[in-house]
Amino acid sequence: MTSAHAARRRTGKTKAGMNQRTKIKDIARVAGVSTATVSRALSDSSLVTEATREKVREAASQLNYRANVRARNLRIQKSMAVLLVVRNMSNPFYLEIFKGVEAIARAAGYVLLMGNTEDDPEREAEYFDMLHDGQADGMILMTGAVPSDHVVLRPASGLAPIVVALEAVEDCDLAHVQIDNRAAAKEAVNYLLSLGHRRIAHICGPLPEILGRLRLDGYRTAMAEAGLKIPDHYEPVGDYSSQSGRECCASLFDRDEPPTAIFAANDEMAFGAIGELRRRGLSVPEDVSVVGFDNLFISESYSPALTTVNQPRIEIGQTAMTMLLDIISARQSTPQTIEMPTELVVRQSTGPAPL
Amino acid sequence: MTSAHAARRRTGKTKAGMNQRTKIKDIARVAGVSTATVSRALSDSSLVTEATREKVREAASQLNYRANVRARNLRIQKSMAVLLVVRNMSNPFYLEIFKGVEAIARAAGYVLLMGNTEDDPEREAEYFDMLHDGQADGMILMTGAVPSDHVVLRPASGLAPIVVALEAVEDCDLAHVQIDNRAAAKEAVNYLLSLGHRRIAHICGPLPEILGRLRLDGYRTAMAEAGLKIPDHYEPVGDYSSQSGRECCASLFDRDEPPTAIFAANDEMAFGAIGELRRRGLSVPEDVSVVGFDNLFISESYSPALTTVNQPRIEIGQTAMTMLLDIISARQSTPQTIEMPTELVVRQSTGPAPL
DNA sequence: AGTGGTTTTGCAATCGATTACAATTCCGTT
DNA sequence: AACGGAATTGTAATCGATTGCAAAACCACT
Repeated sequence: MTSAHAARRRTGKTKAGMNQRTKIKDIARVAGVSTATVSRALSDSSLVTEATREKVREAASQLNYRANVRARNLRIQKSMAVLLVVRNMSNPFYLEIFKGVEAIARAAGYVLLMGNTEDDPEREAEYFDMLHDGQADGMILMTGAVPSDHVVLRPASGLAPIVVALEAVEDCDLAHVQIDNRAAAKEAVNYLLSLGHRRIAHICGPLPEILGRLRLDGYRTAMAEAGLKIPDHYEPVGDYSSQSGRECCASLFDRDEPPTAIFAANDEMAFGAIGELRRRGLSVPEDVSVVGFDNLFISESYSPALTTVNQPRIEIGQTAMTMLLDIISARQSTPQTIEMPTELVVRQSTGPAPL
Repeated sequence: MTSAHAARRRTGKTKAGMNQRTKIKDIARVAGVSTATVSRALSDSSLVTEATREKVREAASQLNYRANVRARNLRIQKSMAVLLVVRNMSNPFYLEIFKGVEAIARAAGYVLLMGNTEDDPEREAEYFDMLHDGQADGMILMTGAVPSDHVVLRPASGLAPIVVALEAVEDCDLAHVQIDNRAAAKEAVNYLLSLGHRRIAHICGPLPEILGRLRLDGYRTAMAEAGLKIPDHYEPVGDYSSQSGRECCASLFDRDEPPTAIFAANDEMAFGAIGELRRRGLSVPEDVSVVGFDNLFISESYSPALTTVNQPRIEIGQTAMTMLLDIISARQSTPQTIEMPTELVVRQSTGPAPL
C-alpha cells in the first residue's frame, strides 16, 4: 500500500513516467520473504539457505533488480569512491597514472572521481571538503599543495586517508609514492658525460617547486662530480611547456660557448628545444644531444626518438591506489613512503660529443 | 542520548577514534532549533528568518559542519555525479575533452566519475548498470558500443540521460555531439590537391568502426571529385598507433608509384609515417607531405610541426556536458545532435608537390 | 482582546538499503 | 513427544539528511 502510494506520487512528478525502480521490498514481496532475507541472500551471506537464496535471485533477476547504491552507501557509511586530484587534467603525463589507479580501484569495487585544481587553492580546499563530507573514502593527491589549516589534517579529527603521489607534502604524516628525482637526473647527465659531452646545459622546471629543484640538484651534482664548472647561463628556467623549451634553447645558443648537450627537466621542453635546434640548422644528435624526462607516450615516436628518463607511471598509479586501499581498510596505519624506480631510456636523440 | 549512544558505538569501532562527524542534529541542538530549520537555513530557503539563519550558520561553522552527501543524495534521489566513459583512458586525445567536461560539471555542482572500458563489452555493461543503480545521474559515452539489450535502453524503463560524444550509436534516440568526419577529411585532401599533389595516399583507421569509414569516405570523395583514380595499395589500414603508421607508410613506399602526400586518419599514425619517411632518407615536406587528424597537443611542437585537422575538444566536452545537464534537468527532452566545426591547421609538414 | 492572515518553526515521514536482536524453524537425541 | 541447540528468518532500528503538513508565532486591524 505504502509503495503503491509512493509509486503514484513519483509517477506524478516525472513526466517520463514509468521510472519506478524496483526496490528490495518488491523482491521481498515476490519471493515471499522479508527484506532482511533479500539483502542477505543477495550479499551472499551464509545466513540463508541455498533454496531461499535461489528464490530471491530468481525474483531479483526477474524484476531486473539492482541495489540502490545511494541507500547502501548511506547505511554502510562508505562511498566506495576515491578521489584523484591533479593540478591540470589535460597534462598528458597523468594519463597512464589515471589508468593504473583506475585498474586497481575498479578491481576493488571503487569508482574513480576526478579532481582538477588548476593550482587554485580554493579548488584544492574543495576536494578536501569532499573527503570530509563523505563523497569519497580516500584521495590520491598529485598536487603539492595542501590547505594548511584544513580540518581533515587535524590529527584528532580522524585524518582521512590520503596518498600523495609524485609530489611531496612536508610536515604531514601522509603516505607517499615517489621517484628519486635527484638520482634520476644525475643518471641522465652521467650518461651524457659518458658520451664525451662536457658542455652540458639544463633546462629547468619552475624552481619554486620541489620537483624542479631536485632535478636541477641532480644535474649539478653530476657536473660537480665530473669536475666541471657550470657556466652562468647554462640553467635557463622553463615552465614545462614546449614553447618554453624552445625559448630556453634559444637563449643557450644566442650566447658564447653553446652546449653540446641539453638535459631538459621534461619531455615537452626537450621537444621544444629540438624544434629550436632544427630551426637553427643544427641536427640532433650529430651536433647536439638532447635528453628529456618523463618518457611520454609520444617520445618514442618523435623523430628523433627521444632519450629520456622513464617513470613507471602505470605502476605509480597502481601503487598509490593499492596503498590507499590498504589504509582505508586499516591494513596499514603508519604512513609509508614508497620509492619507484626510474630508468634512462636511450634512443636516438643522444650521441657522442662532436669534436 | 541517542547520539551519545551512537557516538560510543562508533568510537568503539574505529581505532583512529574521534571520528565523530557533526550532523544536522548537533547543529540543531547548539542553535536551539529543529533539524528542519537547520536544513532550511543552510540551503538558503526563504522560509527562515535572517536571524535564525545567522544563528544556524554560526553553530555550523563553529562545529565545522558539512552536510553528509550520502544522506542528502539518498533523500533527494540524485547523485550529483556524471559518468564519463571512454574506450581507453590513456589515449591523449581525450585529455582536453576531460577538461571541458570537468569544467562544466564542476560549475553545475556535479562530480565526475571516470569509466574505462578497454572495449570490453562486460565493462561497458557495468557502466550502464551504474546509471541504473543510481551511482550517476547521467553519462557521456565515448565508446560506440552500447549493450544492445540493456535495460536502460528500454524506452519504457525511464531511459537514463546519455549523451554520445564523437561516436555514433545507431537505432537509439540518444543525444549526440559530433564532428563531420567526412567533410573534414575531404577538406584535408583538398588542401593537398591544391598544393599540386596527385599521388595522395590515406592511412586508414580500423574500418569496422564508423569513424575510420567516414574519413576514408571523405578521402575518396575528394579524390573522385578531382578526377583521380586511387591505386590499389593507397589505402593501408592502421590501428591509430604510431607503430601502425610506420608500417603503413613502409608498405606505401615499398611499392611502385609511392605517394607524394599522405593523409593519416590520426596524428599518431602521421607521426609514425614521418618517422618512417625520415628513416628512408625522405624529408618532410620537401619530398613527401603529411597531414594528420586530431591536432594533439604535441602536434604543434613536433618537428616538423604537423598539418592536421583540429577538433575543438574542449568545446566538445563542454557541449556534451551542457547537453547532459539540460537533459537531466528536463530542460531538453527530444534528443538533439550537435555538430561541432573542425578546422584544417596548416603547419610545416605539408608543402608543394615535388616535380 | 479577538480575529484573520501571513511567516516561521517543528514533528515526523521518507529515501532504500543493512543489520542487531528477537523469533521461529529445523533437526537430532533422549 | 519433548527438549536443546543450531540454523534461518523476520521485525524494526538505523544511516543523516530533506520536506509535507500541522502547529505556533507574529502582525495588523478592528
